[in-house]
Amino acid sequence: MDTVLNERKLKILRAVVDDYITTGIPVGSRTISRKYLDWSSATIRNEMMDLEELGYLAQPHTSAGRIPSERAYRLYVEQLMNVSELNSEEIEALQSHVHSRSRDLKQLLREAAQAISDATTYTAFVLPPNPRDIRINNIQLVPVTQGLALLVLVTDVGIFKDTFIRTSPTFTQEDLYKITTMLQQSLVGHTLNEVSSRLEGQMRDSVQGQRDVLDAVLEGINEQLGAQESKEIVVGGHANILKHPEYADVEKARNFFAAMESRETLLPMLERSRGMEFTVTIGNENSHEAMRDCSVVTVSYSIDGAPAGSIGVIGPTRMNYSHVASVLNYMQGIMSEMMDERSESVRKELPQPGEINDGQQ
Amino acid sequence: MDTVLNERKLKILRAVVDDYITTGIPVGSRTISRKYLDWSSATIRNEMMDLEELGYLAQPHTSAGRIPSERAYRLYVEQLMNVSELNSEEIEALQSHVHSRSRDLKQLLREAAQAISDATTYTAFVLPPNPRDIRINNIQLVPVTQGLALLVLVTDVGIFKDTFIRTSPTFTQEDLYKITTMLQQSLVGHTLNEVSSRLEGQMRDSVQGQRDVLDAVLEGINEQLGAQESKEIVVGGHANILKHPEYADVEKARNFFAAMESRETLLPMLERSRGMEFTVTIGNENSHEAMRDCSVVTVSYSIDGAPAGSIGVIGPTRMNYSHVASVLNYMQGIMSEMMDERSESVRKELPQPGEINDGQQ
DNA sequence: TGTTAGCACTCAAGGAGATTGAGTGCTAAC
DNA sequence: GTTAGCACTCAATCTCCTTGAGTGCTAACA
Repeated sequence: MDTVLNERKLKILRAVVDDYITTGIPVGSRTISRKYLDWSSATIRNEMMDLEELGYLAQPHTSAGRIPSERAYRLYVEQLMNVSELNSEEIEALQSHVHSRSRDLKQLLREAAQAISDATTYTAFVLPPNPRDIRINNIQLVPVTQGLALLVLVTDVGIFKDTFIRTSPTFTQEDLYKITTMLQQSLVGHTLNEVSSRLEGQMRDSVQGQRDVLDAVLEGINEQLGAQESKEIVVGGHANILKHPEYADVEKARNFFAAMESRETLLPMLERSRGMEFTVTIGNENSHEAMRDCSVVTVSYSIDGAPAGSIGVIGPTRMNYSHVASVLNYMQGIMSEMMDERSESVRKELPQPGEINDGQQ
Repeated sequence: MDTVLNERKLKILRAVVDDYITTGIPVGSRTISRKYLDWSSATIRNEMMDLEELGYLAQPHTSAGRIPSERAYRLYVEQLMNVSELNSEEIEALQSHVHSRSRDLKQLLREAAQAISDATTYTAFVLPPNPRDIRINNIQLVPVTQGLALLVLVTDVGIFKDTFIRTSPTFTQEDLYKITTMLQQSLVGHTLNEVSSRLEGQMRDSVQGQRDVLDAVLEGINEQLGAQESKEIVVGGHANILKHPEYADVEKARNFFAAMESRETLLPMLERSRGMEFTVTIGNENSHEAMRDCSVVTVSYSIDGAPAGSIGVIGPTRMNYSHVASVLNYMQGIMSEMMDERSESVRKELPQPGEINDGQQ
């Protein structure tokens, strides 16, 4: 049924979508005839009737022009739209937003979100690197007091050191170093996700005191993962969405904002973008009720070549998909670059596995 | 000039403000006569003319009722309004929002903001405890590697441990413990704000190697302070503001959101609330252009009896000041309580100054 | 002298009716 | 197969009118 569309129908459909995306008002046959294609309005009218029958176009009322259906948008995104390069002004605007190559990851993500939003006029979001996919560069138990140690975890994206671990009071520093070595050998180079399975073997072979500590380490890491995961989708440019007539109705705008404000609606919506190079979710394809007339476009960025998190925008289904795709594509490059830089600098600043025990013993 | 208002004028003014706050439409003399006061509409009309002349009331157009001026609001807030207690439903609603007495400070503040916003229907914000006023419970340099130490700072509100400090490679653990002891003696019980001045004396008396370390410690703490300070005003309930007719105009709503989104406009606006028990800023009293027709109400909460951060709402000048004040008052209690609990649990879980060196030496 | 009733006037809001114009479907001619 | 022509539809816009809440002023009242 998809292939039923002949060349002319495709051209007309593209014209309709293009025009509707830019103007926001239903487009009639004469408009297409004048502005886009050289057939007469009557011819185009006939084709549009067919397209309506096929479910690609719809009429708000009898004497109005036609608007694309979600089906049409999907076809448009997959076959019809031409993703153009950004011009130099746009590139400059993007770059200028993201100047602070700061060490504050949050700040960096916030700037990125704002940049994307301003460039697209839709609301933008950034998913920070998925903690489960983060690679461990170094892990170490640092003695703080008798019976208390700090777990220091060095990764590509930063250092986690929020977990204190209680040990038996009889535990010596020697014992801690032993466990540190054990942890390093077993975990360095692996992702946080693999920690559980990799530590299990260790735990079976170790004596009671050690096992308690490993247990605590495992628990600490898992707690970290949980805390990191649920929070901190960074959203930027709420205000921009109000530029579009779709949200001229305050009630609609309010629903949109309310939905955007709760992580519980946001997370599942962005879940499918995890690990995907490029996704477009149109209207009813969205899981959440309040987002049924929104579309979400995402692109993933990488750290050291491996997919990490994603960036995207959310806006009305009548969204400038091609421009959004261009912006996200470009931004993906910037993000990956910046994350690589960060990971590089984190790595330089902190002790490497080899370095650690030399110093202490 | 203020005392020129006789009893009746005050009563009328209060009635006008009360009515305008609830209905949002200009209020006429007959309305006051019917709903509030037993003088005839003509009498009230005369008084209202006087009030207009005195700058307390204004007319949008000749044949409309009158609306309060900012001057009227100020008088209302300071003398006329009666702050009532919350009823049990409202209290329950507030309490139910803030259930997670979680260890995640951010999450806690977010819930508080949402609770306040939902209770008031305005946008709420929470200023986290001012880092400068936070008291140091413990401070310690933990050796990580030869030439590398971690600065661990235990405070009422949490543990800061984001600063690595490079030492000379010849530095021994002994040396570190010495400095730790020195730091503890000099800083424990004092606020972060006092660190610079208190360390200065120490630095003059110490030898080169030590001085470098103290320098690094100082720098690390200041960096922390800066990072903490600028970020993390928690805002909640953006959507709620759209319930008010003031923001039926999308352009206005957009300006509001844009302003709310940038920390640069938010911070100076809330700056004057620092350390103040209760503040009301009405309309043009606001520094920021985009907030000229907004009012801000703040109340501060405490940790262990000392003022820490503040909570507040921001909404149209036609704001239900008395209800907002009640909600904030009540919430202040909850917040302080929760922060005390947190500080208590942080204290229990972590090593006390006395405990530290015993273990290590 | 302070309060009130009465009256003429103003003006935004809202509704009825007419006009406009973009768009359609159908038919017949090219 | 394509196009011109035509009658028809309907949201949007404009104009005109009515309505009603409100005002300021004046004169009468207690």
